[in-house]
Amino acid sequence: MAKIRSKKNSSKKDVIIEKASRLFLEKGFGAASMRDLAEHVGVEAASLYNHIQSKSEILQAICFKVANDFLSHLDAVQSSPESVLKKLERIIRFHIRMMMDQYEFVYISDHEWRHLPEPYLSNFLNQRRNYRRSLSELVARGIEKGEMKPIEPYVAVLTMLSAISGIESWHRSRKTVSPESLENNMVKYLIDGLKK
Amino acid sequence: MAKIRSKKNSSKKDVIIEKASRLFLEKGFGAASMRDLAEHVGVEAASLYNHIQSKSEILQAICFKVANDFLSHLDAVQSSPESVLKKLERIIRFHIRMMMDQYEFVYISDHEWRHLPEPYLSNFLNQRRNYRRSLSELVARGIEKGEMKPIEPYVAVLTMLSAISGIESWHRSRKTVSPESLENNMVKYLIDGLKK
DNA sequence: CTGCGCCTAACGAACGTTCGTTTTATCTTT
DNA sequence: AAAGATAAAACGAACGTTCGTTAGGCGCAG
Repeated sequence: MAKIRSKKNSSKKDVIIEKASRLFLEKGFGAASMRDLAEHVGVEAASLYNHIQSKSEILQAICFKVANDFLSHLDAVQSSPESVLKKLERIIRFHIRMMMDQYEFVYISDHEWRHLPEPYLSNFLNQRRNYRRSLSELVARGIEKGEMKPIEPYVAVLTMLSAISGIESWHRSRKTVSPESLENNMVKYLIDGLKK
Repeated sequence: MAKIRSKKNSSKKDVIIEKASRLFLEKGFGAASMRDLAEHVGVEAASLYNHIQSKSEILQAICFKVANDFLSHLDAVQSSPESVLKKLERIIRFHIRMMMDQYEFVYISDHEWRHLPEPYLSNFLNQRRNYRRSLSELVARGIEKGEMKPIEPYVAVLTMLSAISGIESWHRSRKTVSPESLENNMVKYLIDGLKK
């Protein structure tokens, strides 16, 4: 038998993190035990510690990977020459697609970050605050330039981001609405609601 | 004379539930211990059990109180003769005000319901599903009557409710925006985005 | 032969809860 | 008003379980 590097270039640590994300999603970080996780990985609990340092390291990996993805995308969008509204739509669609494609990771980052130990917790919250501030400034610029009707930028950003994060309950539902319809309808609601 | 309950007309059980709500909010249901709670109440952990039956009974009380408040309000609104848009606005404003006035309770009901034991869990989810279905039907009727532009009702409802529940992160922030401004801007965003 | 990855076993800590008992408050009877 | 009875609420200690994590050893690949 060969090494269980299971598939191609994914290390066992990656496998652990991926299985953990499913588990954290179902039970929450606090209620998911390492023995639970080990069973899903196909190994005893103690053996996990050959690949990770602690339970919270898994949470850190998930939270900061997601935060990084969003920050990188924002950077890319910001340095493009589109209109503010177009930028916002791209950002919203990216958030929605992340919610589709990386559901577990995004959900955990959204809902379990409290369990991060310091100093990671403060770090995470800083990144989050900066991200939202950047979005708020983007909205404010759109209003100045007359592309959008006046609205408190902070409230607009809060509304957009919260609406998107609510897609988690679509995931848990019987999905009578297709992903494409969900994306397009939500974008219409959130973007058209800003247009002048 | 009637039994003199501690100060005012709130029983000790109510005090426990209120303190618990603050604790569950800060640490999450799972991470909040009965010893923690007891300390906040000013008593030993064992003494709590003279007033409550279990930790999860507290969670049940909170979740079903909130669910009941929303259901009652919906009933009241539904049997009024206003336009659909006006009904929706009233519902949204009620949700926002609940998020302001009963923040801890609403947040816990929103985020910690997974920890409900059966059969309460199924019960809670049923009520939730029915509530959202009623809202969806309301939106659908508004579209039929030409009050609103066409949109997938389920998505509209999901967007509204999720946006509102995101007010929790306003609560945790430095509150550079006043509650009134938050309410009016969010209502404008969510309601004007539906108008034809 | 080296060393990594897995195992079993065990650690101390914390959990929710129960127990038997004592303190405190209220009601009843003188 | 005093004295005794009853109920409510507090206590410290302990229960059994589960938690995250560590220690030490065995086996198999390079």
